[in-house]
Amino acid sequence: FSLMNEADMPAGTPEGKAMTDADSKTVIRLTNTKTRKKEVFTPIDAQNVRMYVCGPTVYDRAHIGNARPVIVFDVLNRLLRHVYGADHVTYVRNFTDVDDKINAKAAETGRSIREITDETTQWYLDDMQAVGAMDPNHMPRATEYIAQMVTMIEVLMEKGFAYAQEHIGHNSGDRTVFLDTEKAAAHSYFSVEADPNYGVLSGRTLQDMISTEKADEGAGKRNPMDFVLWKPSDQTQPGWDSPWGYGRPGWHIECSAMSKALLGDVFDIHGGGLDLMFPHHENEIAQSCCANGTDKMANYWLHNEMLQVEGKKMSKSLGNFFTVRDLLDQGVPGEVIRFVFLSTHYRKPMDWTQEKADQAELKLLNYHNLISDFADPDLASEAHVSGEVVNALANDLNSHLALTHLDALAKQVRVNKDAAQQLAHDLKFLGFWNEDFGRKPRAVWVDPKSELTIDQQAILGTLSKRLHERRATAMETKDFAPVDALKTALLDAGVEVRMSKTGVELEAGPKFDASKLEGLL
RNA sequence: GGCGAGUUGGCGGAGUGGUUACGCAGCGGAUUGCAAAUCCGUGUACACCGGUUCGAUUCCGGUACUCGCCUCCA
Repeated sequence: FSLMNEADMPAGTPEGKAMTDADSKTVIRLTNTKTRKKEVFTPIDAQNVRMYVCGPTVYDRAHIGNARPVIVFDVLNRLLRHVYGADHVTYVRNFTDVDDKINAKAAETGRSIREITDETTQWYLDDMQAVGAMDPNHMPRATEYIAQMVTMIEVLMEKGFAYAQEHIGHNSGDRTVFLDTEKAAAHSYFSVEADPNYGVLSGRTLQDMISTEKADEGAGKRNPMDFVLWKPSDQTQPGWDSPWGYGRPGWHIECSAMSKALLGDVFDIHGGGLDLMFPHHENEIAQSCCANGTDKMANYWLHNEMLQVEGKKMSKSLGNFFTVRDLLDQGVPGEVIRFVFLSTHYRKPMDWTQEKADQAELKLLNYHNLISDFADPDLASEAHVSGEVVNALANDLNSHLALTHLDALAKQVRVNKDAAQQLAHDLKFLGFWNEDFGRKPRAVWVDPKSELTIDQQAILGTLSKRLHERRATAMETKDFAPVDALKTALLDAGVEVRMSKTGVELEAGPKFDASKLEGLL
């Protein structure tokens, strides 16, 4: 029995390798939102595969739903790096650090915008690292690309795809306060009527959109569906000088400018949550194609479905809203969160439930124990990932099927201990790893909240010794009553008891009651 | 109203034009002082109605239901 066939063996050095014959056999298929079909993925340049994913607006902790696209596209990134070589993939995920929600947060807390965005950005990076997501190659902040945005808007205006607000001057209402009457600030809009292709991604016609009657009439818009490219700022808001006055960019232009700057006019993959398909991605396409004179922005558009919690849409009003950090603080390991996400295909609505988290934790615990017993964690390498895992992911990121292979390997360990090492390779490739993997004592892994005091640990140590002794005696005398008495008392105190031929293992369970412990001595 | 996704055994969740994963739970058994853990065995499900076909859960059409987006909530 061979755990790896030849095609799976890494050829040459895994880091920065060029495509090899073995790798070229891996055909990646992805469902393209643009065509609504599963297509074979062919990069524009196999030496530089380029992917852009819309990142967070940094004004608060990432909630659990925010983690889904991060994990989904992290898996795709790992797959691309494996197939095309780590040095031949460029993955960009932005930070939107200019946004009215951030302004609101600053006003509310009295803190500076920069302080809030810096702090939130770091939170985000910490939380996403906790769920096993690798850092993208570039993580641009929108505020560092204002010049590129201004340039892009200028081009759009020159080409007739955009216009500045027509009713400049004394803006009735309270939307705009002009500080400099010499150069009154104006809203700039993208003109959807000027772009015959507007709606290609979402499959909507202008008539459909307008008839929703939700379309914002806006100040000085020619068409209700026109969207903002640049909007004026007052002195309390962040702003930059521009040909249209002091102001700040609209949301959509940020991604168009950053992706162009870092990936070029046309790149391979653009990803994000399904909710972003319209209007955000539609608008990105309109801006980028019209400004760059291309007929497309990206060849493949990927959208992950949304997340629910316990069968319901997550919302603050339903009380089922929580952040990634909340889970981590509750002792749910990041790997468990990741495992739950990968258990559901990215294009299916996913339900976060406690039951799934519990099951995922049990599975990971099992793998964890197998690796610590039969494998060397230091030798784990993503380069040695199983062909089955790669093939499952290559088929439109069938992550659940990939996870199924882990079970097959776990089963294999019974007949072939080498399978444990393969399990380690696969887990590392899939991002289930931290420096303690395969080394952590089980008690800590099972219940990280039950941090015991030194005294409590000592008591448990004494009791486990006593239980073991009593049991040894009982084996001789055949009187098991003293053993059962102690065991029952331990269970009553919430201590989990495991007895094997070789010894006794005690562990503070979730119902551990420290107050009852001392009475047992 | 417009656009889109989904409906698989108790639960989760793959996949396939015919041989019907996998995990959890359950059940039977082995082992065990009793348990736990572990191991072995065990489940013919694919919303409904038509069509194509020798044959459809799998392809096509329709119905029902669920859900999401259309509002800078991911």
